[in-house]
Amino acid sequence: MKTRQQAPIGRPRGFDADEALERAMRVFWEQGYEGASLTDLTSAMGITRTSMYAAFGNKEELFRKALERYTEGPAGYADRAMREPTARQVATAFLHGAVRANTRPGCPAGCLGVQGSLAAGEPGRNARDALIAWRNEGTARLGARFRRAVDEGDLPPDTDPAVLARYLMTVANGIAVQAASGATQEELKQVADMALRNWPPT
Amino acid sequence: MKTRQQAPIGRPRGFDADEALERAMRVFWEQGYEGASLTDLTSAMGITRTSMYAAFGNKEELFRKALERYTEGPAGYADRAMREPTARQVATAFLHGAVRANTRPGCPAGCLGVQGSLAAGEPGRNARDALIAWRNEGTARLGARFRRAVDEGDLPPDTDPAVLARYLMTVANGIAVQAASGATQEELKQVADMALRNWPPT
DNA sequence: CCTCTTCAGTACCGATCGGTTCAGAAGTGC
DNA sequence: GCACTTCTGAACCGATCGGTACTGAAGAGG
Repeated sequence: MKTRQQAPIGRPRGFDADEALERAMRVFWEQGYEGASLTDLTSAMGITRTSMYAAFGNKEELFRKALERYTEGPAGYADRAMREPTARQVATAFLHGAVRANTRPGCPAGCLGVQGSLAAGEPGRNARDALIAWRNEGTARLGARFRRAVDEGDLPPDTDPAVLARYLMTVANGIAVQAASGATQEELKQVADMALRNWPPT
Repeated sequence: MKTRQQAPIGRPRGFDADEALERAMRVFWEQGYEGASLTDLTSAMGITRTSMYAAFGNKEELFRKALERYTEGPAGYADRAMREPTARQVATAFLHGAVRANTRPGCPAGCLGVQGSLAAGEPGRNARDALIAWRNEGTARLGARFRRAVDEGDLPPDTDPAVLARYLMTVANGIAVQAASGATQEELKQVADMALRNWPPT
């Protein structure tokens, strides 16, 4: 069999799909799912509606792909935090990463996973539900990480890892709202440090 | 001069404006400003578009009035918390009130002041900015309350009341996001209690 | 009863929504 | 060069958006 991994028959795409997705992600991040019209999106992506539909499916799928890109890009701090050696370091890296990602100059303030769609009308329900799942998955992964920390003796044995995870995610979500309200990086850094002050002793 | 405080010339209004506003508030709370169409709103209010425009102005003013009603109704816990005698009691009442208000059965989950409009397109900017101002005013009032507490010796003199206020508002905002994600009242109560654990000693 | 004012409902406004169709241009493999 | 495939752009789709104009009906004051 011929493994034609690089056989793009026909006219090749005239734009950088990665770059276009990055632009779309920004628009969703800034205006939310419902607030971002196809005109907003495609004009920011520099392509026409037809090209967008051919490359990404429809608005909903474009949003999903933008969210994936967001997860691995601006929200990549979460994955990195999870790999820190101790629970305390995980928590610190997670919150500090959230503060930085939510107040990065040149990027929209806040978190796509929060303000992308928190409440929505009927046509935006799927996007909203996708974000709910996204956030809850993050909480679950934090919980799993802290459960391991309890098992390893890195956290007191009477610690409830699920509560710890939800507490951390709650503060991160709050930081996202605060960033969207105009809070500065310094202000939120202080908030994060205060939230970490009552972390259980190792 | 004739003080005609009760002289409704012409045909009186055929619906209860208060009840209608309550219904509108619920729709905004559940679907957000952009996600709530005039059709959604008026059909929930039980009146026609014409009556709505005559009674409330337009969609934006209706939203503002719904927000006022929300402030004095479901979000009334904030004002009540501010009147607690000690800073610790203020903080406790504030967070516990937020948990209860964000997970009240029969009401939409979450907080109108957060999910009403966090990110929006051009036509929803005014509503979004109104909510930003609403949240920041809450933070400022918490800050003023804690500044008083420092003056009264109720908080250590080296305490920064603004940081304390922003910390509390951040946790409350996070609780709103978590409630919108499906977190239960019990789960959020645990989060609130954990957030209160590192409160400065009186 | 008559007049006046405001009500309520419908039909309608231009604009925009997300999504599609179609014609033609453009690049690739033979 | 030819056949084939896919891209691009614009025109267009029905539906819905927020907001109005207009027509009568209905209550209040004289």
